Amino acid sequence: MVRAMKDSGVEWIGEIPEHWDIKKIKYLLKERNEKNTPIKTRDILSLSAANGVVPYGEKTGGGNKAKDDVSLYKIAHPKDIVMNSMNIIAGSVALSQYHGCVSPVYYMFYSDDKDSDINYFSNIFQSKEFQRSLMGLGNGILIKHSEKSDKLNTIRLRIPSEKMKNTLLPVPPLKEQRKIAAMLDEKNAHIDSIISKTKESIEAFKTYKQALITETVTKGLNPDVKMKDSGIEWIGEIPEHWEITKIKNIVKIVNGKDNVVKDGEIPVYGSSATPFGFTDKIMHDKETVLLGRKGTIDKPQFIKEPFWAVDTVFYTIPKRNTYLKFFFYCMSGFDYKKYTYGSAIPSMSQGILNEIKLPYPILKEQQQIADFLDEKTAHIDSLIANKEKMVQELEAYKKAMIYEYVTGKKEVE
DNA sequence: GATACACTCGCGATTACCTT
DNA sequence: AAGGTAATCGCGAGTGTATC
Repeated sequence: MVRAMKDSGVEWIGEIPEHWDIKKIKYLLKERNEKNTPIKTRDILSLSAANGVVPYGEKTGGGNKAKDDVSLYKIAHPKDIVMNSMNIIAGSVALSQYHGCVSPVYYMFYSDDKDSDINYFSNIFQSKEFQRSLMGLGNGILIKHSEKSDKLNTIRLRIPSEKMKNTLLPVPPLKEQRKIAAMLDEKNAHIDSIISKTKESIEAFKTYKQALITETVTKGLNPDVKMKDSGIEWIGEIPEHWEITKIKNIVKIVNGKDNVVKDGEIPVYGSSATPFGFTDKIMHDKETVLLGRKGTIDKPQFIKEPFWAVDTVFYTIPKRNTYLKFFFYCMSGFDYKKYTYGSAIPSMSQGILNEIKLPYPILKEQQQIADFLDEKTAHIDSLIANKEKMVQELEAYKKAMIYEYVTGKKEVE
């Protein structure tokens, strides 16, 4: 059945059901402008887009230090909608479950009207359409859009409380407000559980990928082959015809160098996954595996292009019977922590690396295993990418769903 | 009170640099 | 070549301050 709709006259709201109203916030909710003087509480609360209202001690990330003088703070109560007047456009608004003091730039709104259900209005504040509709109201203009998370970080933009109070919201009858809020609670919980399950499965795939690499470089591709003990714990049994040999027999390890000239077209690699600059000198022009010397040492990299390497990594030159990609997978497959040392920053040396023992099948078998792993890991990576995309879509869907229901485009069954 | 306007903090990860 | 530490960078994520 299609409901009769009417134009709300408000751009971000669009059409609403005929029996709904449009009202200013000030006729729906009250601003709680309660100062912390004399001091009523020293429990400071913090608000963030990701986590909502939490006790200051539990907040994550940076931010300024809280003031020493809490008498300048405002008070928030449980069931208050708390919003950061300078950051609400970026989603910094949430329903509080705590009593405590908050930054003076926050606004608290609460319901003392028997016709306004705070949970319903809280949902409106969560919808991206509402948040972005406030854009024109702010004083100050700098906006930073994050491509990655599609978030708007409002650098300096404060919405005066009067303008906030005059903002229009869609208003269903109380009974419907409650129905919508309850339904959204339930749906959100459901979607959240799907999201967290998906995230778990992403982790499982990553674990599986790692296990597959270790398994394949130590056991080979033929499950029927006769095995023998390698004498090395993490390697376990290996095929009978394989050898175990030290890294110094597999590759030659060379230190990178500092003093990088930063102009030119030769990529400079350190221990991060992407080159951090360019130079005009070539250190090595054949494919190599980069191994970490300091800091991040558990992320070997396979490089095919001519490069320059800084002094916190090693590069490697394969010996005659080495298929370098197989060596790369071997180095991706074991636990570096056992071998590292150093106080503040974990370190690795040529001496230690050279003595590490690895499985060493004949060249052709190394290549077969590497090819197999290339294909398998690419497949697993694409599965992981799909799941990550799915998580993003679910989060977007959540926001979109809130909008659909709080503006009555969809009706609660 | 209104208005204009950046700055702060944390922190990990890396690189730079110096000494042995 | 190795080891230690300082400096830097990026970046997320906060929060107000200065001035009229």
